[in-house]
Amino acid sequence: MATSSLSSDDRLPAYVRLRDTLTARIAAGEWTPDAPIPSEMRLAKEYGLSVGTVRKGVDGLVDEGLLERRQGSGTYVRAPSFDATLFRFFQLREADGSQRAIPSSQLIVRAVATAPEEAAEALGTTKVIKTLRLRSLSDVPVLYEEIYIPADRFEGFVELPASSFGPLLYPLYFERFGVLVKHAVDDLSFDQASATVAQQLRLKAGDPMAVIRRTAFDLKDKPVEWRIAHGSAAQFRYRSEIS
Amino acid sequence: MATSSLSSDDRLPAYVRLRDTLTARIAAGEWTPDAPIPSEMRLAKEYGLSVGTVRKGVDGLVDEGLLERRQGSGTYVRAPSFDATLFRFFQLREADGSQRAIPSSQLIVRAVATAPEEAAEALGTTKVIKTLRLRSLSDVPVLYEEIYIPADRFEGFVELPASSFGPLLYPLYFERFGVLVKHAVDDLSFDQASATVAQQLRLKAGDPMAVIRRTAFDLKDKPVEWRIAHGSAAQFRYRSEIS
DNA sequence: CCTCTAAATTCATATATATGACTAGTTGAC
DNA sequence: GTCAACTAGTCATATATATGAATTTAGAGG
Repeated sequence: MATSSLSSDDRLPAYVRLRDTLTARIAAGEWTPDAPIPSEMRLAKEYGLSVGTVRKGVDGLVDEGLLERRQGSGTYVRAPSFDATLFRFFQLREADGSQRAIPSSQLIVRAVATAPEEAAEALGTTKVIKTLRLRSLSDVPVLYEEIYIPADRFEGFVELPASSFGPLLYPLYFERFGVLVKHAVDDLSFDQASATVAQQLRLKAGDPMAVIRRTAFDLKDKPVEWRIAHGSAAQFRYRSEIS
Repeated sequence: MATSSLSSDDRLPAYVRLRDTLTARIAAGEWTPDAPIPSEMRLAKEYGLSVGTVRKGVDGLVDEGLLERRQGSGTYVRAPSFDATLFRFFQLREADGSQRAIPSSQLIVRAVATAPEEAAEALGTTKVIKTLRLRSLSDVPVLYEEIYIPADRFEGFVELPASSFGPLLYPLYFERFGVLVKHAVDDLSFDQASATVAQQLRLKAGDPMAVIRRTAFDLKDKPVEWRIAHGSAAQFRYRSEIS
């Protein structure tokens, strides 16, 4: 192959431009997580760079968690896998033992809807699909979620058979709708349980709740999901490391 | 200078060993934040490495936040500065406007004490110095802290004049006691206000509180401080980014 | 068909070198 | 004395190359 050219502003360093170009190619779905992307040698030849420069560019995407190196094998697109991380805010231990419980999900409602104000603001549209979901640990409800996704990027979501839903949504977004969630922002606060939330989580209205508002973004930093999750404050536990 | 040798296991890559060696030299207080560490060229010669390898080693410490590069000038030890980050858990806005308030600190008690169970477990000793501190935004108390530090590493802490205390403790630890806090772990949970806490923060006993337990570690990963902080859950707000 | 071996491929580490960008200090003209 | 130009030092980017480690593939031999 003759040398392709790197996109974007040529005043930027080559490794930055390579990073942007590769991100775009990943976003376009050119490679799946199953097969490796071209080797460092190939990329170097394709773009007319040295392997060192290619390596530095790829390093950036590996640090971002977009790519994954396997020595001797190749470099692979990393499948999205952090949907479950809302549970990182809550104790996963059972009341009795120290064993970790397995999270499960139960869909309550899926429907085309008009986005509430916060969701509309985050997503930039009012035409959305609304999903209500209850997440449990060993059949004990822990987390109640309202999830909003833009209707135009998720056509057919409401009609999907329930069997296609696993415990994680983001892999589904990727496989069925080509939407890859690259990062998300969680906003945490405390509040009291509303009647609806209390009923779903088998608590009393007014009980202290941890509230997590999440906006998720795709590779182009466009918002693709907004959700609000409620969990009992008593079970809330979070660890944050700083340096 | 003749080539010095890198410490630690020589089966490890050179850049890792350089990282460890530099960390040890920083821990020993060989360089202050005011003056640059030796240039990449010098380090390369000193340890018999190429500049590329030195660069990769230094990169690691820059990523960890231990060093700071300044193009054209040099590479510097970064002064500790994240003490104030407990405030990242709380709204810094005033009730009325959007302006950010300036945090202030007020010491209530400093005394040699026996560590409570949790602190003793975290620090590995019961001989500690206990500090009670109230932190405010624009004279409104926001955070009540109990702080425990090992007595043997902080001799003379109790006798320090109040004027030597700024809003941040970690720079003081470093300047007066040679203790550099490299990272810390915050554990967040939720509870109700005790009588003591309520009084200090001008709340009612039983009011919902956010509780932050922090263990701070030095460069050798030894615990050097344990604290527990209480703040009103109503003001609690935290943002977490994931990717 | 299976197993072991050898070779090819790919990422990981390391060296040597060159040029550009930025900073800080020095020199020199005015 | 002031300010501009120059210069040496330092990090930033980039190339070219070599060797090692881990994995995969191909093939020989049973």
